[in-house]
Formats: sequence, C-alpha cells, structure tokens
Amino acid sequence: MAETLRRPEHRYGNRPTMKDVAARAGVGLKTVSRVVNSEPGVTPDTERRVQEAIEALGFRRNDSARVLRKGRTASIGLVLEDLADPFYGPLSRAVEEVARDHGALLINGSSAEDPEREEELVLALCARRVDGLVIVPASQDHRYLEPELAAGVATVFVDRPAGRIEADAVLSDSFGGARDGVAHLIAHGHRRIGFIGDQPRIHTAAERLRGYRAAMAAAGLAVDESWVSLGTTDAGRVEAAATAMLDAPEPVTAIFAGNNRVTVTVVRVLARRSRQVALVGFDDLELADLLQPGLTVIAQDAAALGRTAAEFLFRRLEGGPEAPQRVVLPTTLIPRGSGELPPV
Amino acid sequence: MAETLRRPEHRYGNRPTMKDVAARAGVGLKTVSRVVNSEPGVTPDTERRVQEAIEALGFRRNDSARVLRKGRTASIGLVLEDLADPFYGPLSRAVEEVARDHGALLINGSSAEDPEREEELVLALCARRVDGLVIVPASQDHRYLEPELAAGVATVFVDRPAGRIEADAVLSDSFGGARDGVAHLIAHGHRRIGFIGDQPRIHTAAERLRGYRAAMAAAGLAVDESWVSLGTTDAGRVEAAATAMLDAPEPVTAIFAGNNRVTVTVVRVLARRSRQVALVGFDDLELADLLQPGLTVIAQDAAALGRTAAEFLFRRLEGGPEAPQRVVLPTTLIPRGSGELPPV
DNA sequence: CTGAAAGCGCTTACAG
DNA sequence: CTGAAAGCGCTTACAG
Repeated sequence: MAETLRRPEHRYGNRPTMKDVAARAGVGLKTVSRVVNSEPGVTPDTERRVQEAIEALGFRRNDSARVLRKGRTASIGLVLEDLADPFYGPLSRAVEEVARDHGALLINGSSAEDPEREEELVLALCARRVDGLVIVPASQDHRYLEPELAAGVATVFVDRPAGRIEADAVLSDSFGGARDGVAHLIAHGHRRIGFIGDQPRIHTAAERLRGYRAAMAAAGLAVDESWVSLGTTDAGRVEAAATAMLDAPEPVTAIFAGNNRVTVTVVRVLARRSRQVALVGFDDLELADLLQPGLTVIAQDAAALGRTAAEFLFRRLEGGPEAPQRVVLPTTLIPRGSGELPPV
Repeated sequence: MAETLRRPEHRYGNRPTMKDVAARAGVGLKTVSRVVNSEPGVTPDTERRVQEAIEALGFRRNDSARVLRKGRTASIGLVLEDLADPFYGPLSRAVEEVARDHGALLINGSSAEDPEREEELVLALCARRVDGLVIVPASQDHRYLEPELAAGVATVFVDRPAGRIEADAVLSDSFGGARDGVAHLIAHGHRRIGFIGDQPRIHTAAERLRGYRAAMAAAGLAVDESWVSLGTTDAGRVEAAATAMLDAPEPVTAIFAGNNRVTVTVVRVLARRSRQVALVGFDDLELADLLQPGLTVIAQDAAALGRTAAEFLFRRLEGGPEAPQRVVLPTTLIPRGSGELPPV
C-alpha cells in the first residue's frame, strides 16, 4: 500500500531516466549524458557499461527536459486553412522536408478559415515554444502576435500576407495570374466574363478579383457587377452563383474560377449544360488534363510556396535581423482547351 | 561587460517567466501559477495585480516546463506515407480534429515509404514524449516500438497493420473491396483482367491482389501471370505495366488499378488509346465523375479511417488495458461508367 | 576522464 | 488566501 502510494503515478508510463541509467551503470549522471549525446571523453569501457544499462532499461532521452534546458525545441508550427485541401498537402510536405533538413519536427494545424481558431492554434504553438511559425492566415489582424515576435518567435506568412503587422510573406502572384487568365479569355473573343471567387476578406480572393478587373479594364470592357460573385466556396453557393450568371438574359460566355474549390463546382455545373462556356480556373487540379475539354488553369506551385517559406524561416532563425521581406512567386497559364473555347 | 556575460544568452528570446511576473506583481510564484491556471483561491485584487504584470511583461506560460512536470504532453504524433498524397489529407485532418477535441496538438510526418525514416520519425516522437501515436506503417517490423509500448505510449496503426507486434489497427477492407471491384468487371463480361498494384510488401497491395485472385477464382477464371504487375507507383513503371498488358497478343480487356496513384496513370494511358478498355480503381478521386467515361471506383473513407484511429487512441489513453483490436471499415463500389464498359 | 551542484520554468505537496 | 521548498529530467558550468 505504502509502496503504491509512493510511486510517482507512473508519469510517462514510468520510464527510466538518466538517473536510473547512472545508478545501474555505477557512474555519474553527467557520464550518462555524455554517452547519450556522443560527447567525447568517455573510456570505451565506461561507455560500454552505460550502453548496457541503457539497453537493459529501455532508456530513451526525454527531449521535453532537454528542450527546457537548451532553449530551442527543434520544432516549428504550420497553421493553414485545411489539411484536407489538396492545395495544402504539397505545401505541408514541402515545409516538412525543409524542417527535416534542419532537424526539426512539424506541428500542424488547420484554422478552418476561422480567425479565432487561428489565434488559438498559433498561441498554443507559441506556448509550446516552437522555434518558428509558418502561417497561412485566416485572420486579418495579427497584432496578437506582437509579443511573440518581440520574444523572438520567427514567423513567415505564406499564401496570404499578415494583417496589421510587418512580417515576412511568401505569396503567389494572384493579381498577375488572374489578370493573365482573364486576358486569355478576352483574347479568345469573350466580352462577358464571370468571376466567382472566395470571400473578399481573403487576400488572394481580393487580389484575383483585382486582376480580373485590371484585365477587363485593359481591354476597355465594362464589368457588369452581376458577373462578379464572391463568397464561401461550398458547392451550393458556387453553383447558385454560376447558375445565375449563365441563366441571365445576357449570360456570361466564360467564367474565371477563383480557386480550386470553386473550379471543381463550376466544372460540374458546366458538365450538366449543353451550351458551351469557356472556363479558366486558378490552381491546377489532378486529372484536369483528362476532362473534356481539358481544363485551362492558372497554376501555382504549392510545394514551392511551402519550401520557400520554410527556408526563409530557418534563415531568420539563424541569421541576423533584417527588415521583413515579401517574395512573390509567378504563376503559369496552362491552356488545355476549356479556356480556348470561343464565345457562342 | 559583466552585465552582458551574466545574461542567460536570451533563451527563447529571453521571455519573461512566472518568477518575473511574481516579482513585478509582488506576490509568490504559486499565486501566479494559480492565476495563470484559473485555480480558485485568489483575491480579486491579487488576481488583478498579477494580470497586470502578465500584460505588461507579455508573459505566456512555457508549456515545455509544464509538460515536464505534469507528465502528459497533450500532443500526439501522426506518421504517414506522404502528406502530399490526396488520400492522406482528409485522414490527417480527421486525426487533427479528434486531437483538438481532446485538447491535443498534432505532430505530423511523412515516412516517404521508407522503413528507416519511419523508425527515425516514430522514435523522435517518442523522445518528445507524445502521448500517443497514429502510424501508417512503411516498415514490416515494429519490434523497435516494444520498449515504447511497454512504457505506455498508446499506438494505433491505420491503413495497414503493424508488423511482428500486436497492436491496434484500423483498416479498410482491401481484400473485399478489390474482390468486389474485380467481380464487377467479371459481371460485365470480362475474362482477361489486369491487376496493377503497389509494392507487394505493402499490406494493402497484397490484400488487394488477394481480392483480385479470389474474384477470378470464384468465377472459375485462371489468372495469366502476365496480367499481374506489382511495383512502385511512379508513372513510368505503371505506364510500362499497362502498356505491356494492353499490347500483348491476347490483351486484357479490363484493368483493376490498386490505388489512386496507379489509377491516375492508367487513366492517362487509356485516354491516349482508341480501343476501349474497362477500368476500376481502388480509391476515389476528385473529378472522377467528370471523366469520359466516369471512373468507376472502390471508394474508401479516408476521413473515417483517421477519425476512427484517433478516437481509438484517446480511448486507450483514458481507458484500461484491453487486448489489441482490429477494426475493418467497409469500402463502397461507385459505378460511373468505366467499370461497366463491355469487353471489345 | 569523471561527477556533484545548480538551474531551465513550471507544478505538486505542504505549511502557514 | 498565500507562498517556500522540492522536484520533473535533462544540460551547463565547474571542479577534481
């Protein structure tokens, strides 16, 4: 009974510690530490005894304790919109690879496009003392991060810039990409072009809309506001928007879809219709080349975004203080058929 | 100079600690701890003074220290094949949601189908003292985990079972799904059916091949071994395999593709050919319904796999010791056209 | 080559 | 209601 009470409640399942190893090997704590960390200055014989004790006890160093003493956790946090979105898979993987090259682990979380959830996640990561953060922001206001930045948490924003603070950002050229895509439709004879995008508070959505307007203006085309629809990317909303544009008295003859979620739904809507409508989508999709007609897209390189952001982060972690930077990666127009259809 | 040397090298960017807060508020350390953790028994006035000090200093509790003392890290690890694979996105997200419901963070990593990398990752997570692990194994031999399991690290395998140890597993019905898919082709008149799958050491690949053979046998059809091709899922290998089967003197009239990576390549190969070949793929794909013909698949629910595995994990973490269990989730045949084409 | 002491930033157990 | 002491499992700085 007393025995039972004395046991320290089996923390971590009661794992052996360096102290246990030291006792079993008949050496001091520091010697065990030396062996575990492959530090020099241990006799082969001593080392062997320590190794045996480690094997026998099934010892594995507790990195939580190590981290507390050393000051760096060798982990970084990645907060994005939705891990399940095919756009973020390659981005996450790229961040992971860079982290791995630097001996760091990746803690991953989805904000679900909810600013409060983003903040909650980011601050939880700060409390865990991640060395740095890569953030695809949902929030518009990152002043909550100021104390953390001041305390030295390296932070790089990716896909969208930070709100109301100065911070590094790695972005795709949303404006230029959308402008090029819409200009492509115009070049193929379209005059009435619809734009269906994500919520306007999202930076990329606003930039792509700006690109759409710029292309229309450059061609001297007035935009009827009924051709523009911004909102959530759920299928019902997008379907309603597309249907309205297509069933108007003067229907659009082409649609520019603001991101991969929107494109998927628009393709489905168009597939059910007989009249031919041109389509260019922002973001590439797997199998896009196999649709009939092939899907013309403005492709961005999600892996390059992630890689660039993570490399930036580690450079910050190592390097001296410079002013925040912004990197913009180019997009690529991939014509496959749907964007080259003439107006009916 | 002496000043400089005395500074503790700006660990964590020199963040304030509870001790600093206590000093500033003129209270004891434990009182700060009470306020930070919303424990009862603090006068409103004292609490206010502490809160002010927290604000002023930009204090945020260091969870690394907390974890060391408390024994649980409130984090779980997820090791899978490739974060960038569209199959694993929804699975990861589902694990994340369950973790979040339990107040835990997710540390995520890709094994890249490399057993050594899996082991390295898993052991790094154990050293960080994650409370539990969800593993999509690349390795065939998990005896390296035995000391960790003995030490109480809860572990659930998902998508594929553990090798050479007893452990919980949540799987899809690979055997039954493949058998049903092949039976579906047979029911549509096919006799010469190809099977292109992943490497045979991967459990799901072996099970799906077994399902293929079972369906053929059940229909009294002999399998010509030139119809079966297992190996990596890179496009070159799969394309060569498909081409060989289709260009043989007695070509296959239908192909069963062992997973989403294989299916994508086979669809591309078939799209370039004039002769009509039936196709059923294991795993659903976005846009599969929009191909011509629509792609018939055996769908598995990746999110359900992740959710079930994570819920299992937390039940283990809370509950008493039971024998390892295996859960098998059903698959769904979704006919869309490609699997219903008759043989030529 | 080796080890005892102090400390990382918290929480626990206890005493006032 | 409040706080001093001990301890979580390591590493650091130092002494032998």
